[in-house]
Amino acid sequence: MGRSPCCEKTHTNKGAWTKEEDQRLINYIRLHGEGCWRSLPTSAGLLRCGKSCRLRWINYLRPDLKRGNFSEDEDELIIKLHSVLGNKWSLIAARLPGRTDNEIKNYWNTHIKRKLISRGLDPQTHRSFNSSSSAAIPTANAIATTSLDFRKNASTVASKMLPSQNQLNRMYKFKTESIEEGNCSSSTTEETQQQQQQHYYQKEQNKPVLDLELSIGLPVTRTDQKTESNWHGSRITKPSALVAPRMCLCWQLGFQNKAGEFCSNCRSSTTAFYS
DNA sequence: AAATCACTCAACCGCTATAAG
DNA sequence: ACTTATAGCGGTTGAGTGATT
Repeated sequence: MGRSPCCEKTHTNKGAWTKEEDQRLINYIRLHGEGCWRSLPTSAGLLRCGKSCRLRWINYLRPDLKRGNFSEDEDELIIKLHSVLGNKWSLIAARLPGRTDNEIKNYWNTHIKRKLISRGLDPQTHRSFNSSSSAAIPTANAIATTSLDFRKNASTVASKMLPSQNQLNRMYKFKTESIEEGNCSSSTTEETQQQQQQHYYQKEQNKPVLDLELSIGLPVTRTDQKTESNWHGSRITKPSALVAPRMCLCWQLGFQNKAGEFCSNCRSSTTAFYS
């Protein structure tokens, strides 16, 4: 058997909290501190489940909550953090003292989304709607502004979490080199061109941008042209093609040898290879 | 003044990772 | 080792409220 349940689900209140319930919760946490939400409702004399108590405290009753309208600075910071972190509201809230993840999430959905749309930006990707595809290329100005403001605010507010200038440079360098060497085989030619164009703009501006689009691909090599017979005997020249090496899907842990070859598991006859 | 619409936000729901039994 | 509950998170809902017709 596992744990015993935290509360009698059938005897719990739902819906809006009353002032009395709030006061009970506040009093209890003042005396005993946060945590152990499982036993809190019974101990505090509340007919609520622990989950509900936790939410009420975190989102509404905590004394360090700021409440009130969001400032313009907070708006911009949320937008920038969202462009880096996506819908990770708890991580964003951690960078905004006095604000809760729920509050920020609500504010995003009711205000900021609209704000970005009115700026012609897609709230999810933070890229311009004017671009033709989902892998739209932001304007050079937008890149410059975003990256400048981003680092300016990030260095003061989110310095503990966000990458340093050196890290940004390293990431930027790695990504650009990878694309220039044709190492990314998962993108289509068009996407690759767009990525290259985007990085070109960034290079031109000399203001690297944190790109969190990750792709996994195998290094590809180009085959030689081949001349062979087709089905009715005519000689045809097959153009060169991009080919990825066979991929090892070994799921066991092992060590490569000094030459960097596959682990012993992979060399065994039972290993599956896919190309 | 009443009806309808639009908006806000607290609270709930469902999921995943982890802890406890 | 397994089962079950908890903690925490993001998504969604719906009651309350103000604006508009």
